[in-house]
Amino acid sequence: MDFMATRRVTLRDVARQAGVHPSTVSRALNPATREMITEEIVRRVSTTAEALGYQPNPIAYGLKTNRSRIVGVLIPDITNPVFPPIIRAIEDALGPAGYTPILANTDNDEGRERVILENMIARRVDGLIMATARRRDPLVERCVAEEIPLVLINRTVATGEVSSVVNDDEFGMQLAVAHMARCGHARIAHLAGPLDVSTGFARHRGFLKAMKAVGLKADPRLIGLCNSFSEAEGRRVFLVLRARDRRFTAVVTANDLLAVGCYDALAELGLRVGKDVAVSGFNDMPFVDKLRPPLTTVRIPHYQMGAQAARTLLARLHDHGAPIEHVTLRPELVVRGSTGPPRKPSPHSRRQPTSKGSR
Amino acid sequence: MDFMATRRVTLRDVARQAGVHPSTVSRALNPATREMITEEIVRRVSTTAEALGYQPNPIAYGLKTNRSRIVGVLIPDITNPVFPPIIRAIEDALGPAGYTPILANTDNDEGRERVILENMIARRVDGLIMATARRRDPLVERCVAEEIPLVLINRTVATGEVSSVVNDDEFGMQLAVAHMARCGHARIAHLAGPLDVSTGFARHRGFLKAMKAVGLKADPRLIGLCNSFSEAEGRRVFLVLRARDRRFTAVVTANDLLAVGCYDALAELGLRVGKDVAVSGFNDMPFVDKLRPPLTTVRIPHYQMGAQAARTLLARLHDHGAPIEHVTLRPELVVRGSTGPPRKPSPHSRRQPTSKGSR
DNA sequence: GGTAGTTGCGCAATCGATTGCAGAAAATTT
DNA sequence: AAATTTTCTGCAATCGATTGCGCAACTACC
Repeated sequence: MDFMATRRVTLRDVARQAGVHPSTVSRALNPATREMITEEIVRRVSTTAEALGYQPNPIAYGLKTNRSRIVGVLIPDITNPVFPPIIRAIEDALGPAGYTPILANTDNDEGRERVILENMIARRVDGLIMATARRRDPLVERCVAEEIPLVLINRTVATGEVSSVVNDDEFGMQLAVAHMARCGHARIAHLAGPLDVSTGFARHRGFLKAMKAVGLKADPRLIGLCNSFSEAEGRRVFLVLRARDRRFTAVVTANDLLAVGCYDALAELGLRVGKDVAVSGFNDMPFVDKLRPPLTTVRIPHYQMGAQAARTLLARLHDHGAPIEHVTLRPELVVRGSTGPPRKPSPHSRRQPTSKGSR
Repeated sequence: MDFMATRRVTLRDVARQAGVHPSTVSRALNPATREMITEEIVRRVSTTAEALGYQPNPIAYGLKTNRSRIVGVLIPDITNPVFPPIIRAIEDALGPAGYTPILANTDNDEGRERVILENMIARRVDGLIMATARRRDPLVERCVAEEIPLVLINRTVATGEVSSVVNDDEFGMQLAVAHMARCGHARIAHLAGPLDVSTGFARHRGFLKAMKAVGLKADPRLIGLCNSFSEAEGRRVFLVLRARDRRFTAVVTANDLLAVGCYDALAELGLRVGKDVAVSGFNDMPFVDKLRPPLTTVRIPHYQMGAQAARTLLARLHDHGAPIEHVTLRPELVVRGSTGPPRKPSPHSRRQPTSKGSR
């Protein structure tokens, strides 16, 4: 038990106490250089370091080595329940490896994103995990130019020049559309997410492909473009579609929050989710199973995504020449009440498509 | 447009280019020391710094000054939707003041919490915001001993030796209990949170006081203690109470997640929330308005809490001698469907209690 | 015009580590 | 035993800033 705000103990303190030179202490304490030092001295140094409660100063270490053991994590919207499990996974994987993740919330704002990124680069993060990428993203280019190890998660860029961990968005949409078709829906609407991010883009394309695959025509008038993945946009665009054409009986959305917005809109119109209009989401974020009716959605393996991204990044941190890696995770359909029971026995009931492995 | 990974420009580069000494550049660029330097030189230095794209190195700054411009934020459970708005608020307030918040998730695990805290202290955070405090908390003591500016948020410690921003938990419980009583409930159960954290403790005490205030007897057999603020615990303990005594018609919980657990339990028992048993929560976290029936709960001003905590911390960062500050925010009741309609016209309808300002 | 008082800038030490190089001691070879 | 190699530890520079101190140059006063 020490008392008073006594100055923290430094390398030189340990050196003085142990009767050796600071550089010897440094080498004795560093596993990579430990074998340069006589075992007996290593023991003596370790013991006194322990006794004095020596903690190396990461700032000084960072200044000298130009490495920080910090990994920046950029999240577009921390209030979106998709991200917490991903963040957890990243922390769980990075911590034991000696890296501290620092989290930032860009609020989907490119300016803010830029500021945060510059700040992180200035603080010499050793690597970055970004969940904020746009299909064409100057900030990603910036990191590539700076040669900062980078892994994209959930969203990726159009060019494949950087490692990424995403889920198979097209396949996910096939699952959702096929299910709607099996339930007897023929007029299926789509709430698309922003097309400048890969998730919105790929899910939209997936919707079109899937409709063709089940032999239905995708009516452009039944496709609504949302400007963000938010409840408010889901509500707004659903009402727009509904005003255009009241005859669709199902809506496949690109994201759970958009689906929740549809719930809102339907409630306002006095319609019942699942009976008047079937709704499906994407992500299976926490709590959508608690909605009434519970939301049918495409489940993506959140935690696994975060874990994989961390692993990919660590590989790159340990070996700066590690190759670029693209991992695609397979989502699954979770059928709940929002798509209701089958309307009529599906005439030629197709089987569920198998994963096409994407790209 | 520069190309190649050219070494970052340092203070000396600017000095050389501007034909002055590095120390002059340092002073010219630092607003606090700028007036020591001739205006013309300040201009010349600023211009060349701009031209070279000079960015000061925070690591070097930190090593010399022993300050990091970093604020650590400790969250017990990032997957709990209460926290995102708080985090947002903290970021919004700290960023413009030149501080970078770094977020960590302690998972309600004291060991993990300790490791993270030590890491942050080692990294020389300038201040801390903790949402993880227990009523007796050695880690808080540790920060006090280290003289690190600290603000507790949401939860506080039993002794008032550190700044805090919390809501008036007792008053919140009065609102909930009074509402239940007004709706005609007489046998009211309580799902209490962990008593080693101030929220669980104060809400439990608030429940007891409120029952007395409305003239009801708080039956100890109708009070269940949950080991964590989680859905699973809410479900478990509700079932325990129900097994003990099937006659209660309302349950006031210490937290929305516990309330959601009650929803689960009631569904399993084939009972209807709001009709068979009224349920109230605490926090008004995102999405509880989307439950069926929507949850009656006590709304706490999340964002405002985060903002206030950041302000309190900033005051302390700017003036290290700033006094300890305790801010208590006033919650409000949000009545939704889970408490159902009044059962019978309340005999002597009491008026809603007014805030007692707490402590 | 000499002395005292300002003002503005440079010098050099410092923060706490890491690391290339040199040299002493020990081990090995001849 | 001398020469050579190997092994270990110390010296000192370095990372990129900040800052107390000192010294010119300049202003002001008598």
